This record gives sequence, structure tokens and C-alpha cells, in this order.
Amino acid sequence: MVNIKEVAKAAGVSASTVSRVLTGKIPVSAETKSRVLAAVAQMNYQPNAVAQGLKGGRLHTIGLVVPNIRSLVFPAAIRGIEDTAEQHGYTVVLCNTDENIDKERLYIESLRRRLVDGFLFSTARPGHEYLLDLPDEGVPVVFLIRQLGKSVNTVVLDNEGGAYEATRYMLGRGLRKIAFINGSLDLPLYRHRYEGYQRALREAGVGEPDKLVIHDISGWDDGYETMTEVLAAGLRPDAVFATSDPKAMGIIRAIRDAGLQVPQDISVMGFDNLDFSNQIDPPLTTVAQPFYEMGVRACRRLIHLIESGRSGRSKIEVLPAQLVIRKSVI
Amino acid sequence: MVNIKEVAKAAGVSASTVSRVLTGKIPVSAETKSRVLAAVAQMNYQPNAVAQGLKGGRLHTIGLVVPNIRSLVFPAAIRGIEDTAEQHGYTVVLCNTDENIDKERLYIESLRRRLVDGFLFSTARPGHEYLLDLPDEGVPVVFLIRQLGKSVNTVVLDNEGGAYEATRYMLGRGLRKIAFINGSLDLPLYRHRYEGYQRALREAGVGEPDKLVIHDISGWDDGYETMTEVLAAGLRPDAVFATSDPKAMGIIRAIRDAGLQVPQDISVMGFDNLDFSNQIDPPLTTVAQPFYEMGVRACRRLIHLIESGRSGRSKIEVLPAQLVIRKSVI
DNA sequence: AACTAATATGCAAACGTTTGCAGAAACGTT
DNA sequence: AACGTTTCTGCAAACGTTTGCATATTAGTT
Repeated sequence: MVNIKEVAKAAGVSASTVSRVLTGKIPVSAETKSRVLAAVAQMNYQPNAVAQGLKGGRLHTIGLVVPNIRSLVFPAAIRGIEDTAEQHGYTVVLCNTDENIDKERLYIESLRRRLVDGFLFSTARPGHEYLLDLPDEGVPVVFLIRQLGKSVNTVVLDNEGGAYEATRYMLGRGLRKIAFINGSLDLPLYRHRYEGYQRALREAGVGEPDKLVIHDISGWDDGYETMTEVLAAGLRPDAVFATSDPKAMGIIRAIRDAGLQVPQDISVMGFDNLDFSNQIDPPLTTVAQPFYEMGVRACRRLIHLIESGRSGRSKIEVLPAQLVIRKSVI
Repeated sequence: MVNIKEVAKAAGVSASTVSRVLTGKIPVSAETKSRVLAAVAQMNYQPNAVAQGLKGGRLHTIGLVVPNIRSLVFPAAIRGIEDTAEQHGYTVVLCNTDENIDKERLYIESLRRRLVDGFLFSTARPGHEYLLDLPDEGVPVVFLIRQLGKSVNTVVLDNEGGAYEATRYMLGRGLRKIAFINGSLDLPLYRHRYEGYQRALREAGVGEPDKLVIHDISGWDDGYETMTEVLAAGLRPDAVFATSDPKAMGIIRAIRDAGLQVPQDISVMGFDNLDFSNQIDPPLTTVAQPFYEMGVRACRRLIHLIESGRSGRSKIEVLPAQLVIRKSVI
């Protein structure tokens, strides 16, 4: 790769002049400018970003830390992040932590050595509070999808509101005994969904159904087993609110395998609106998260933080959820 | 961040000595070594990777170029890539091209400026032959999932064999009139799947069904529409071989919406074995691709290329497909 | 016409490493 | 005891930029 000195020689100027033409900071005569530009074009010169990075202390790179890219909630958000990063001339480095805190720590260390400009985390959960130290050390950080306290910039869904609306909708359809099959309460997002569900029930004067509020359920298989046990125990809810679409899929399978029909016998409400959720049978009624948009917002905010030199107090941005009605609720 | 000079001062040696202790290349007396190590530990010194990169000409980074991370085939492969990269001390930069060649070119340019050590491409297709120039310019490159000629290192599935086995299986179940709903023949992988299907039919002495071999179908919605038209035209295959799981999902929906049952009336074979393929109703019989493993292999090969200084001829590695039998074929 | 001000350019240092070269010290050999 | 090796360490250059400072040129003012 050709470097700035060779361009300078070809144009008959010094390296500094070439640099000044390219960065455009300081006046350069029109004549030399065009001569330099011609040389740059002819030699197809591209400044070495690593040298620039060493000089400037940053490399226009952001670190994206997620638990697992195979989880279906991330790809869309990542896409939003990557697109905005690209538009602003940033590059995205991907890190999967498997919820493993040591792996996360190593990644952070490794990326800081590489002078990443900032971090985007979707790995927040109790035990990861040390992440909150990063901003204090001057490292720009934005949290995404999952939150961890109020003291850091975050982009999340209105989980409480989404769950509230979904529950209200089911109540409005005459369903009364609504089971709630939820993820781990360690994650605020599941806590908030639970609170939304409770609020709707309370306002409608309906009590929480006995033995039908179950937390700590994690994927489709877990959902399947849980629902199978529920039905085997003779419990028979009018509806099940699954707080993620994969859980909902497993639950629907369990209901079918028990010889019942969705939604005729039991309605099922999901949460997420993953890409395939309207492809399954029956198409899933669910609460949509604007994943792509969340990625875009988080990335924009991070870039703003980076380029403004870390000003301003941190802010939690809450995006609205949207109920999408299909056929799995009667 | 503390730099090497400060460590040197603290240990009472020169920066060179610190560097030598850390890289371990040249003998250093046991005594100074321990003194340096103590200082390093105490000050928590981490070498600046960008400075090392500038000096050494590479940054231990690989560029991963995919059409779209939202497409369900990539996340597992990416996971395999990322895991192996991490094990070897490499970092992965993610690029989505949307099959757009200009975007791809810009990414390549940008990453080369950043001194990436090599590229992993899943974007091969006609028109992208210029990618083949990169190895000639000394840039390590490995192709993955999609291939583009024999002259470059590649990791792909045995698409022909997978389709052959799947077709043979259906024939063995007594199915004769097997529709073939395929992707674009521009992509060798779809061409090969077609060839496998044809070979199995030929060996069984069964002809290709009239009007039931359809190419250029791309996602679930396209699959749905195509199958709806097929049925509306009064065509009634015994089975449909969809060359991707999403197409299969759309096709199953179409069959159901036409009042028929899968597999009692029409069997459906998929291809990919995406994560959710055994969650749908009926659980999908399909051809599994070892996505994760492909990612691992491709990444290993790239790292080998990088660290061996680009020796050796290029090789195409073909991984076996595996038929996974569930309930969508009778 | 002389002086100040503005404009345009180059030199050299700096970013944080690694590494060739050379010198110093310790050791072994005859 | 003199010399050649070996072992260890530091200096300084290099990687490719950007940028403060100094200088040279030009223009502007009186």
C-alpha cells in the first residue's frame, strides 16, 4: 500500500501538505491542492487508519457485546447498529459472551487495547455492575435492550407498557384466567413485563391465577416442558401469556400435543415479534419490539457520546411496544 | 492508559527491555525479568495493540462479510467464526452488504485501510469475481457457504449429496411426484441441490414432474405465493422439496390454507435445519447444514493462511450434509 | 519603499510499539 | 593474562500519520 510520503514525492510537496489537503484543516493554495489531489487519485492513496488511530487515540471502531448472536432477538438490532455505524464511518467488532462474565471482561480488555471508541452492551444483568465503571474511566458506553440502573445511557423497550397492553387485549377478548410464563426476574425486562401484566389484571379486578404464574423459563424447549406439566397437572387456563416468542412456540406445541387447539381451547400471546412469528400455525399474536430501531438509536447515541467528548448526563430512552394481532389469541 | 515507557521507568530499565520481556524473544536476565513483570502487574500494563499493529503491519483482526445477518443461516456460522477467532486472539469485524457490490467494495477498502489480516466472505455470486484478485494482492481470503470458482480457499456444504439423499429418502417413502422449489440458479449451492435432486430421480427412473420444478424463489412469503399458485393451477404433487427451511415454512402454510394436510396429503422436505425447524407443526424433515462447524473450519483456515504467510494452493473443503427425519415427510 | 500581516509550506516531534545494532559486562579458553 | 564468546541491555530508528512551530513568500497598509 502506498503511503503519504510517496504521494508527497509524486506531487512534489511535503507529507504535511498532503495531510493538510486531505484533512482540509489549514489553507493550502489551490494549485498545490489540485496537484496533490491528482497524485492521490492517480496512486489510489488511502490513509493508513491504524497510523491515524495511533496518532489520534481512536480507531473509529465500536465494540458490540451481546450474550449470543444466535439468540433470535439480536440479529435485527445488530443490523440497525451496523448500518448506522457504517453511515458514520465506524466499524463494528462483534463479541459473544454467553453470559459469561470472565469472557466479557477479557473482551473489554482486548478491545480497549485496540482503542475502540466505545461500547454497546446487551449483556446487562445483576453481577455486571462493574460495567458502570467504564463511563467513569472516560469510555463511552450505551446499553441496549437490557438495562442496569439509571446511571448509564440506555435504549430499551417499554416492557411494562407492552405487557400491559397485551394483557388488556386478552382481557378485552373475554379471557380471564391468563397464565403468565416468564423469563428470569433477574432481568429487569422480565420484571417489567410481569408488572405490566399485574397492572392490567389489577385494573380489571382480576386476580392472578393460582399456580399459573411461572418465572425462569428460557427457550422453546423449556416452554414446552413447562406447559406440558401445567396441563398434566389438570390446570386449564383460558390463555397463556408467554413473554418471548420462542417460549410461545414451545407452549403452542405442548398444547397441541395435549390434544387441544390454539386459540379455540387456549389462547397464546407472545412477546418479541421475531421474523418467523407470523409464519407459524397459528400466526402468533404478540408484542412487537422495534429491534432495528433500537439498534439505530443506541448506535447513534454512542457515536454522539464519542464525538461530543462525553458530555451530558445519561439518559434512558424507552421505545414504545406495539401489539400485533394475529391468530393465536381468540 | 499506562504505556511501556512508564513501566520501564518504574522497573528501572529501558522500554526495549520491557518489550523483550513481554514478547519473550531475546534473553533477559531472570532478575530484571521479574522486576519488569512486577511493574507490569502492578501498573496493569496492557500493550497498545494499535501501536503494535502499526509496527507489525497487522492488527489481529478479520473482516467478515455477509449479505445480511438477519438471514437465519448466518448467525450459527458467525458464532463458529467468532469463537475460533477469539481462541486465537483475533477480533471479528462484521459487515453486511445486502448483496450490494458497491457496499462490499467500500467495506473491503475500509477494512484494508484498517489493516485487517484477512477476509471471510459469504457473499460470493456471479459479478463478484473481483474478490478473486485479493489473494493475488497478498490478502488472505476464505469463502464460506457460497463458492465462486475453484481458485480460492472455500468451505461449503455437500449440497449435491444432501439433496440427493433427501430425494432418495422421499422416493423410498413411495413418493413419486416430487416438486422442486428452489432458489436462484445463479448460486452454485442451489445449482448443486438441483443436480442432486436430478441424480436421485434419474437413478430411480423417475422423470422430473411437469411444471413442478421452480427456481428463483427466495423466502417464506415467496414460497407461500408460489405454492398457492401451484395448487390453484390444479397441480397436486406427492411431495415438495423446498431447498431452504424458510421456503418450506411458506409452502406448508400454503398447503394448509388450501385445506390440505402435511404430510398426509403432501409431504414437505426442507433444507438447512434452522434452529426453529423442529418447533413448527409438523416438525420439519430437512437436510442439516453444520453451520457452526463451517464457521470454525473457515476461520481456522483463514488464520492458518494469515500466520503461515499465505503458502499452499487453495483448497475447497466440502462438509457432509445430514438428513434429519422428523414429521413433514410421510 | 519599508513594514506589518496574512498566507502557504516544510521540518521535526509525537503517538506506542518493536528491533537492528552496538556496547558493556560476565564468562570461558588457551 | 589476554582474547574471544556469550549474555544482557540501551539507543535510536522505524511503522504512517498529524500538527505546533518556524520560515518563506506574498499581499496589504501607510
